[in-house]
Amino acid sequence: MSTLSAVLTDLIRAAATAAGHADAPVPLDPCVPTNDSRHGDYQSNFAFRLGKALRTNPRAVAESIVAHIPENDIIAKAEVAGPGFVNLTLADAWLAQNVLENSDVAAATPQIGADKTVVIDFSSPNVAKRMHVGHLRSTVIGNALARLHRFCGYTVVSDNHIGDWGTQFGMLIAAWGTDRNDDAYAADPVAELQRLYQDYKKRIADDSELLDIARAETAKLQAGDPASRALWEEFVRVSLDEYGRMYDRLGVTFDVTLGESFYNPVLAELVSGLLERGIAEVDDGAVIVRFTNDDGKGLGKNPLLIRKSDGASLYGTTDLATIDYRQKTWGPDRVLYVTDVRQQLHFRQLFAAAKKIGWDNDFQHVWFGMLRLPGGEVAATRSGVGETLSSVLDTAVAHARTVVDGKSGDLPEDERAAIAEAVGIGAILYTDLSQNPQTDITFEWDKMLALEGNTAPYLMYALARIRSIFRKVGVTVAPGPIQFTDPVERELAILVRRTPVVIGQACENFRPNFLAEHLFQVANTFASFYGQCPVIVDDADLRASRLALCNVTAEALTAGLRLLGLTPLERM
RNA sequence: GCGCGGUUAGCUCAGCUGGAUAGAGCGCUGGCCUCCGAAGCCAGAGGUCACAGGUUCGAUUCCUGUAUCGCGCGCCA
Repeated sequence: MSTLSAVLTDLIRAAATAAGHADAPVPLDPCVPTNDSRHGDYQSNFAFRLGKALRTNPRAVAESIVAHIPENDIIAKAEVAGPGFVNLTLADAWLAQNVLENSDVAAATPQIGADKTVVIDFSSPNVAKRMHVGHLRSTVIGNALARLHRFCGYTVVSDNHIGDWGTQFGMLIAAWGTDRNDDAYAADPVAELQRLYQDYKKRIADDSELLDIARAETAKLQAGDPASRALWEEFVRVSLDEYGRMYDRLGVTFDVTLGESFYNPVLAELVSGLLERGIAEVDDGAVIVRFTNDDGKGLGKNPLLIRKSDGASLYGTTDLATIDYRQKTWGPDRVLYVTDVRQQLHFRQLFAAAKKIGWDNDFQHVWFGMLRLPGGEVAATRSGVGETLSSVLDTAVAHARTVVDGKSGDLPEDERAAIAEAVGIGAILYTDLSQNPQTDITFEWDKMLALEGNTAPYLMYALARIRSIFRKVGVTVAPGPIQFTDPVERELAILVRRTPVVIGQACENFRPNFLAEHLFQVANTFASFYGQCPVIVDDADLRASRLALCNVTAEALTAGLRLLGLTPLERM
């Protein structure tokens, strides 16, 4: 379905043609929403561009455009303002009808990704370590992008590229044999694995013999020793179990979980092949892919390392093998990597290397800013800094629970628990998603736990109020044709109608916050509407109209919340 | 040194391909629950969009430079 902007832009194009401006060598400016209702609903700024190309006064051009707008029932008023703005006001009847016809957000969203496949690589925690707040951004943003792409028609492959291979497993296996606490492992396996690893690593500093033991264990594992292999599989399994519980709570799903180990068997061949083709070279005992500054700004001094001088592979090697596998398996048209800003150079190198090899694609490093703790430190397992993800979620849910109990103590216990889960976790997700991903963010409890203002519960609350109205009037009362009796009703209708456009923009720009911002506006405008336009009134036509407005608003909010990974609620 | 990014209200942040008087939340001041859910609404105070040039009819937005902060730059991921 066409957007309001597209419908109006078509009319302006027709008017410009009728006015004799058709051969002007300029692209048509699309009509855009006004930011002040006194200037109508939409405006065209085409006359400025056209006036310049024709060396004519833009105001005169604007007047000729307005004079030549074809007969239609869409535009109620078109007038020239200022130096050449064309302000357009939609006809109430047409707008009302159009909003009703497009109330199904999914059906109204342009399928820009039809026939296209996108692989989205996100979250990617390291096995045998607990997830902490630092994992939140990649997981939450990646999930929203996966949902947005799917909604826009893309075939999506969400891939959790876990860190399940590497020298840390030698240490872990060595420590497991001598230091493990079976009770602790039974209670919380991943926590115990993390403790074993961290303790062992500390002790290696004073005892080089431990390092040798770990190396020997790593070698055994890589040689395929059955006992080592079984342990490794166990570690991966318990880790994935725990991550799975986190993902369930966060509303995150993956189509595949193919970690680093999956690619391990092909790495040696990959490197030797690149050496043979002359794409890679030996340098200082290591194997690198060298670039010039033509391959990318500043890359001349930054080769990609794909084999260490001791023969071991690196994550650049694995990432190349991963690209190859994905191309052959899914043939994606676009590949998204959702990681933090610090990996920018790595991905520029990786993409440049892929291009040299002949695996070019629409690779996108969707980077996000640092998550800092209040002290300024970066959350990381290594430094032991930061809360575990699980405890952060629990704290948020517990806080939400006290609020739910206070405000809705009459609801059944299990429903209050479910509401608290949705509200508490939603608050955390929304805090992240409502911000530009590239902005650094400081972890602050007050911000994460907030349930008022521009927060997830605010959006959910607007929806719950609408549901409450429908419960009150009963399902037998059908929403009817929309009539506009108050400016806020028009404002709400136009805003809701823009939802599919915003979804497309959020998707194509990798910016979930565009959608979050829009949903806040919808909820905010609905709240004004709710305050000044009673829905359950005696006038049957008016009631049907307002119910219809409630209904399309609910459709938009529900779709939008789901796209962000939030849970729409009937009551809260 | 090179590369990337930031600098917008007291605080935390939006600002979509340049458009008319720069927005939101929190905090602050004042109002609104015998009326569909006050996790809400209405009103108000609060900004030299870091600075200097440039392009343009028009710049918070694009370009150049400066200041300042953050991140990254060969055997970790």
